[in-house]
Amino acid sequence: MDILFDKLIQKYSANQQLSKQTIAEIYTHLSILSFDKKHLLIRENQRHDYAYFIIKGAVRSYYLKDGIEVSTWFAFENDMVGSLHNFRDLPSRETFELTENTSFISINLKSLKSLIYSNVGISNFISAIIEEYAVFLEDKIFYSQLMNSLERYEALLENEPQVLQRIPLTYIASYLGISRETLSRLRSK
Amino acid sequence: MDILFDKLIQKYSANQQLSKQTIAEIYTHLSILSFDKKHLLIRENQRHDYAYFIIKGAVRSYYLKDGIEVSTWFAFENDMVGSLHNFRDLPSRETFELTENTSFISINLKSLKSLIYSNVGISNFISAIIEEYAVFLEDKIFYSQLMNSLERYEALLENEPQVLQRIPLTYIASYLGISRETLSRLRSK
DNA sequence: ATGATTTTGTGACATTTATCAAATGAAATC
DNA sequence: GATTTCATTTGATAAATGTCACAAAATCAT
Repeated sequence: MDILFDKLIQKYSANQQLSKQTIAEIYTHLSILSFDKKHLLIRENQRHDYAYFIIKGAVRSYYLKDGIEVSTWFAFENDMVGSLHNFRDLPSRETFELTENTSFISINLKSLKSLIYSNVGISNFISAIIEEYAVFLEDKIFYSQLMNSLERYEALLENEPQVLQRIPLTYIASYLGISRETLSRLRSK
Repeated sequence: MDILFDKLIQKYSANQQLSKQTIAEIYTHLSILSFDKKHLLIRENQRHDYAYFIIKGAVRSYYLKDGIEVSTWFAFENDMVGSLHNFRDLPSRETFELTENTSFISINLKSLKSLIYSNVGISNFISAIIEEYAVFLEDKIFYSQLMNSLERYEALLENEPQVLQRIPLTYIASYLGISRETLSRLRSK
């Protein structure tokens, strides 16, 4: 269990040496759990006190637009999933659904967040998670403006090959912002 | 000067009470400066140690795509401008150009960043800035997927009327991801 | 295994938007 | 104030993608 937790701690404390006490403190807000494929981890329009770090499995996030699911991302092993809105104590804008049976480290946001004013290590730990997310969002915007659909598909193939292997094309098309038919036609080139 | 600095401090320490010492510490990394319209505050592909808080004026950010400027945002009074890449000690992906004569508070990122491991107030101060930026980016993606061009234009008109008053339509079209001609036609409805 | 469900692919046509060209309008410069 | 530069609008055409309909293929559940 400590080995699993360490992977998470390491990832978001690369720039600092956390004290043994702080690590122990963070541990008390973590636990391990798993759900089956199709389980809804976080639901659109609901408050939720946890974020999750994927040990094994896959998660898709989406929101509804005119009753249609619009996929926003796919997360796998060693990725963090959670809603920034939830972190800010607001209802999530997205639903997070498991596309495989998945096991997680759950992170109690509310209780961990209450410590960021007194523990500088925890403050920087949380900050690193948010910074990583900001970089992810910035890249997403940058590449979506810079590239056309074919280039975006090819970049996904290049940078995130497991998405192509583990996620249905219907969801990928939706993520790329094109129709299933258009993606199918792009692929047959 | 303290009044100007306070506006910045207040904005990003809403959730915590900073000590007098911490505020004084932050002050030593701030100064005031101004440049004329068309000045390039931060340049694409360059490292830069400062972020800026706009006291009076307007800034446009853009990057080059096949030699064409693609506008990414417009900032005004009490907005923060800066490059997350620069904060991470990488070359900026965007250029920041003044569209009006503008005065700023400059923030020395490198020296302030060196304190986030020892001063929890400063860590949370910086974290609040990044969190605000992540929310901004998430909204940008969300609304760009949810709405069509006309709706995005109308939302901009509704939520950021000063953009329409202070920024040329050419730049706005580019920001909305459509051609000048298309924006012109949307407007004539 | 087999029937049901889900996922993927293809054709015909409609819609949106880009692109190119040119005219008009507004602002900056001398 | 005349001239140059930049910004906006309008028209014609082309390209990209969406939508609808349906078929084929793959996957799932019993």
